[in-house]
Amino acid sequence: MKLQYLKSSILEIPENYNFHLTASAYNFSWFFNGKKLKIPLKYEEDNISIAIVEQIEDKKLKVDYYSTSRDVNIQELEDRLIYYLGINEDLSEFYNLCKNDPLLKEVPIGLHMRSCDPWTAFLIAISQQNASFRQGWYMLYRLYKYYGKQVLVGNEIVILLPKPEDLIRHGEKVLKDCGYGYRSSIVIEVAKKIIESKDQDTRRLLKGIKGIGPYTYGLSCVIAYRMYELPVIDRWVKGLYESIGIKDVDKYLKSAFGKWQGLVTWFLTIVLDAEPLSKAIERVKRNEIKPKMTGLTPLTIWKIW
DNA sequence: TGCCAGGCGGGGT
DNA sequence: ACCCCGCATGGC
Repeated sequence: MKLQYLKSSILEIPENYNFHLTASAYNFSWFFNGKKLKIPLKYEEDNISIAIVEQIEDKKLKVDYYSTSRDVNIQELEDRLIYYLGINEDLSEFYNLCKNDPLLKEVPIGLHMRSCDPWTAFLIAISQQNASFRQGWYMLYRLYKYYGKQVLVGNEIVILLPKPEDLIRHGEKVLKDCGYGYRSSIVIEVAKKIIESKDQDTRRLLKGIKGIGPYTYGLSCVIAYRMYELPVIDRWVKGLYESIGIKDVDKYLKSAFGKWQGLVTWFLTIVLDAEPLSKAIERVKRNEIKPKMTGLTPLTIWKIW
């Protein structure tokens, strides 16, 4: 399927917004090549819209909109792009709180979490269940690569995740092939619920599904809806703070970061390159709490995969 | 090889 | 409220 060029526009970015870092984080090579960011904005049956974004000046992004359809509401696409890139969110309060945190005090300024649609966010979240960063992202990589939908944007290929309908048609085996293991049936369950309740908020239907606990729910909502007030505490985050003498991690994050606590997990993986817990603890002991970006890390997935 | 890893739910105490 | 186990894979 080929998307047609629609139009270009210029987007102003604020002071303290780092486009390169923001585009780099947790991204695959078919979305980011170090310069151009290709970002899916709409993905329906026969209506796919994708923007190609590139920084052309200090505070200016050039955006090219592509779509399978001629009848497109550009304003809607632009609003979504701004939301996905986090261009209008003010993280200054969060960054100030980081200065007082022993693990996040050297967090890179100007990096924002990219948001995406709820289905993608859910797949990212469940891929991390009981798995290392590498294993989780390898599952997702295979899901894109082997069962995703390739589309042509200009003359470059972008891969989109299989939609709920696609996965149900293919069956659970497809997920097993990608390494999802026991998570496969949970994904299928969510896919079914999403199709059944088209109009319903994805957040609500995630709640009642067996296999989705506070971590998967919280991470999904942090990514898709920027609900930073939700705690996202796993063994990794817990272990890291415990290793520096903070006993009640839940309480600490709530009191130190309040409505920003959900972002802590995401940024922690950035500064520690998402290394497995024991290695991450060693790094903290050596006070190496800035991203190194050697090998496969959240900021380098696009270079490797 | 066997054991652990960004979870979770069920069953035990 | 807690503790413990199995769950399916991949990586070492």
